[in-house]
Amino acid sequence: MTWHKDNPGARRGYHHGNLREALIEAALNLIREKGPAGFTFAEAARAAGVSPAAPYRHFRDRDALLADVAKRGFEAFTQALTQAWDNGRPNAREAFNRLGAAYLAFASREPAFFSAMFESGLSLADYPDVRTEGDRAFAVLRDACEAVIATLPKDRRPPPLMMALHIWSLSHGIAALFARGDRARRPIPMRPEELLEAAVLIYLDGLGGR
Amino acid sequence: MTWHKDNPGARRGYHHGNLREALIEAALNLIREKGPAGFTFAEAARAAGVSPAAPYRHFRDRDALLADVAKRGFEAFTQALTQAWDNGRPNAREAFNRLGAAYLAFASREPAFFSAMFESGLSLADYPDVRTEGDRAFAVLRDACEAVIATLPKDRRPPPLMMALHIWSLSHGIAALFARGDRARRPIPMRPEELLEAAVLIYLDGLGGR
DNA sequence: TGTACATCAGTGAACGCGCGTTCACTGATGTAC
DNA sequence: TGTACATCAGTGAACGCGCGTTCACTGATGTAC
Repeated sequence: MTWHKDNPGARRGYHHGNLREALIEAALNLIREKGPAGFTFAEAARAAGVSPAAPYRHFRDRDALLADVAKRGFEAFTQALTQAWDNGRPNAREAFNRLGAAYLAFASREPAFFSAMFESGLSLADYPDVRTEGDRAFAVLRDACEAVIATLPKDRRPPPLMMALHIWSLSHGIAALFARGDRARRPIPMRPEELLEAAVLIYLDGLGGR
Repeated sequence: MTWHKDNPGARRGYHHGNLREALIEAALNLIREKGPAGFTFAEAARAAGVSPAAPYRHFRDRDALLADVAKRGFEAFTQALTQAWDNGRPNAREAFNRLGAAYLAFASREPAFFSAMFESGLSLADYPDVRTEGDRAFAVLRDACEAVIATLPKDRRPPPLMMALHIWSLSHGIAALFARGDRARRPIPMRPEELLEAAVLIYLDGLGGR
């Protein structure tokens, strides 16, 4: 919808047409540049080329906008993970590695979503939608874990929830520390995807999955 | 200038005496309550019972104070980890578990330090001291990994840096998602320390460390 | 020991700024007849 | 098909507020002699 937005020659009617989306887009840009803290309602309005009062037609307040961004982030995240997992094709282990790589790729490609989702300090209790979408993303990982567990020797199979939390924590730690696409990334002398893949390999070996 | 500021009874001279420390203390309280974003220079001054201009005697600006908090956080973190590791006594595996538990305990006990250290969005390039102290904390973990590696079969020993990054990521992921002491914690049906210990056990099993 | 003086660590008033939010309003759009 | 009208989605001016920062200042402290 690149109709004509802030490009000067292009004029826009009295109605924006897609302000809600434009505000979310603006919020993402601001978060990407300055973190979730340095994002203001007023600046988002300005970026969307609209008066400071206009956003109130679409969001109750700043936090509501932020929560919507986080929710959409989780939706996109779920989709990316689902696609990477691809129902465990061609086999669970290979798909599982793709899933991990997708986690890191998301943090790298979408640092603004990532920090809105995990570091914005939103209370999950106040925004149940965000939480629901987050749970959905986790469910993808958990289902994948169940499929991987089925390939393990029967006497070594861990509880799926535990394994999912292990893999999530590991992926999240690598993503947040070393793979994020913003300036808070800490450099390491290897590719984050390789780091994760190696860890998962060792972990699965520990479960007898050689 | 009245003799006693907000706490009646306690009197303070014209000079505060320990303003630098008081400002850091105030910053920690504010961060704990409202996250690293919701901490302002002015409010820290107010909390320390001092005029808004006073902090400039001690810190160049808000970020400098935040960086100092992060640096002290890493110092305390290093100390907590070192103490937990206790030079690998009585044996590397047991001490290693204590080390992991100490990581989580720190995130739980000191959420303000934790988010100043890892989630404040400070540029590590601008504040090399913070980075140096962070590296020092990591070195504790890395040394511990070397000691644990020495207990593994010779043909399964991983590069110490890689193992340290694995364990750090795992611990950090669990801490940031499930063990933190503020309202961003996600509840899970088990103790975070147990979750971490189980993961480390499986990981070490994967390295032949049974 | 007392005193003069330099230095330090605060004050408090002032400033410009941008934010969040409200309000009465108005232009654009959709729809019933 | 045209028209009246309700509704929607904006405007723009205004407000109070707290922040960051500066400035000339002043009270307290340390020290040389």
